[in-house]
Amino acid sequence: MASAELPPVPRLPSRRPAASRRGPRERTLSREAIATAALAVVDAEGLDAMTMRRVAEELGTGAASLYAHVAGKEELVELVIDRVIGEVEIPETVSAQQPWQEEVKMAMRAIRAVFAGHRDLARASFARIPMGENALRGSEWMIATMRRGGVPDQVVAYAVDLLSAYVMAIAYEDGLFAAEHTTPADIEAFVAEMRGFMAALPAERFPNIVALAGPLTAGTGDERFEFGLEVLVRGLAAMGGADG
Amino acid sequence: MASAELPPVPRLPSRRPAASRRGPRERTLSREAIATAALAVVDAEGLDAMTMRRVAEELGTGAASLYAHVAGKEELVELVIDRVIGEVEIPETVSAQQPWQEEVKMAMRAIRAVFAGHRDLARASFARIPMGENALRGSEWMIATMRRGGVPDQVVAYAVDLLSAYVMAIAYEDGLFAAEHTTPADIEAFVAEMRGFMAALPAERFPNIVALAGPLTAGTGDERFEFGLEVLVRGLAAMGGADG
DNA sequence: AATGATCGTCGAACGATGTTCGCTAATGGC
DNA sequence: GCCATTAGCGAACATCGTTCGACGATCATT
Repeated sequence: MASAELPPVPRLPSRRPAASRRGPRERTLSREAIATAALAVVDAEGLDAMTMRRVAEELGTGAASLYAHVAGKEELVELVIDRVIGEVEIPETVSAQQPWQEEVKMAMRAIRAVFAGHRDLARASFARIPMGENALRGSEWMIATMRRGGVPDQVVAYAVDLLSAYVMAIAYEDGLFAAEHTTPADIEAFVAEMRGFMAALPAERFPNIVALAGPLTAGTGDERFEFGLEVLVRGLAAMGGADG
Repeated sequence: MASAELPPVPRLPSRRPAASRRGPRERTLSREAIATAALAVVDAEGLDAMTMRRVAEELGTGAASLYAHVAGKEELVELVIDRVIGEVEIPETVSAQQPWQEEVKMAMRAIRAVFAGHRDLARASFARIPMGENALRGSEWMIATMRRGGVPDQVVAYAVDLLSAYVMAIAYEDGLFAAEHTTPADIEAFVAEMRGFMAALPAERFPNIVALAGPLTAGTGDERFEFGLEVLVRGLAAMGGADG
C-alpha cells in the first residue's frame, strides 16, 4: 500500500486460527483482572518484575492491550496498592475493649503483616497519599479510635500521617531487606557482618558506635518495629497538652 | 563519527608526572568530578534527570566513560548521597548546653534542611543503610548525645534507626511534594483541594474524616515535622524504664 | 439478514534508560 | 624511541513505558 513493494513481515492469517485458542472472543481483560495479574507477578517475582509486558504476558496478551483499561503503570500500581490495603482487616465498629494505644498498635501490626505478604510492594506505596476506598476506611477507623481515647483533634490529625508514614517506612525496609536476605542463616550472617564492621571501627574516632556495636545490631525486625510503635504511642499520649 | 579529524575537545595536559606506581592517568574525569557533576544535575533538574548520559554530558563526554571510575549508577548515587550527608554540620564535640532532646531535634532539623536543598535526592537515600564516613560521624554524635543524656543503651541503639528513618522519610516526602508543588499559591490550592475532598466525603460512612477535614489538612510541612520530632523525643524519653 | 460503526485487541515501533563491547590514542616504563 | 597498558568514547544491546494504526468482533440500525 505504501511505497515499499516488499512488506518486511508478511502476514500469516493462518498462523492463528480462531478455533485454536478460544473460539469466541472472550472478554478476559478488565481492570480487575489486570490488577489481579499484576499482584500475582509482584507476589511471585517482586515489584521490579511488575512490568507492563510481564503483566500482559500473565494474561496471555501484549502490553498495549492493558492501556485500554489502565491509564498507565502509575494507575496500575495504585490499583494494586489499594487492593492490598483492602486486605487489612479493619473492625467494623470501634470497640472500647482496650485503650486506644493497644488498638492502634494492633492495626499497625496488621498493616505491616499484610505488606510483608506482598514482597517489596510497600516500596511503591510509600510516600503516596492513600486516598482509595480502603485507605479511607482505615483512616476513618484510626481517627475514630484515637478520638474515642480522648486524643485532641489536631494531635489525631497529625498522628494519622505520622503513624502511616512509620508503618509504611518499616514495610518499605522490610521489603528491601527480605529481597536480599531470605534465609535465617543469611540474616544472621548479615547482622554479624554489620556488628563486626562497627566493632572494628577506630575506637578513638567512633567510641560510642564501637561500644554499642552489640545493641546497635540487636533485635529482630519485629522487635525494632515494636519499639518504634511504643515510642510513637507514648509520645502521642504525651501530646495531650496545649502544644503540638 | 564526523569527517573532520580535529579533536572536538582539547585535552588538558597532565599535571602529575609521578605516582606511587604505574599511576592511573590523571584526566579530567575522576570519582570526585563525576559526583560533583551528578549532584549538579540533581540540583538543577531533579533526581530523575540524573541519568548516566546526562551526568556524562555535564562533563562533556559520553556515558561509557563514567564506568571507568564508577561501578554503576548505584555506586554513583551512593557517592552523591554521602557527599550531601557531609554537608550536615555536626558539632565536633558533644556539648552539655542543652538537654539531649533539644540537641537531637536540632540535628534532625539540620539533616532535613540539607536534603531540602537538593531537590528530591532523599528519595534515593531512603531505606539505604548509611555507612559512609560522614554518616558514621553523624551517628556517633547522636549516640554520644543521647548517652550523655542518660538514655539506656538499647534505647539509644534503636532510637538511631528510628530517628534517621523518620527524618529521611520526611525528606523523601518533602522532595516529592516540592517536585509537583512549587509556588505557595500552588501549595495552598492543593491543600484546599484535599480539604474539600475530605469534607465532601459521605458523612455517614466517614464521619470522623469529614469532621476533621480542617485539622487533617492544617499545618505546614515544618509544623508537621516538628510535631513528629516532639512525639519521638517524648516517646523516647518515656522509654527509660525496663521494657523496650 | 445485511451493514456500518464502534471499540477492544495487539504487533510493531519509538524514545529513553543502564550497561557492555571494542576500537582509539595517549602515556609512562623500558 | 618503542610498546604494552589503559582511560576515553561511540555504537550497540537489552529493557522499559508508551503510542500508533490496522484488524476484527460485536451490536444497533436498517
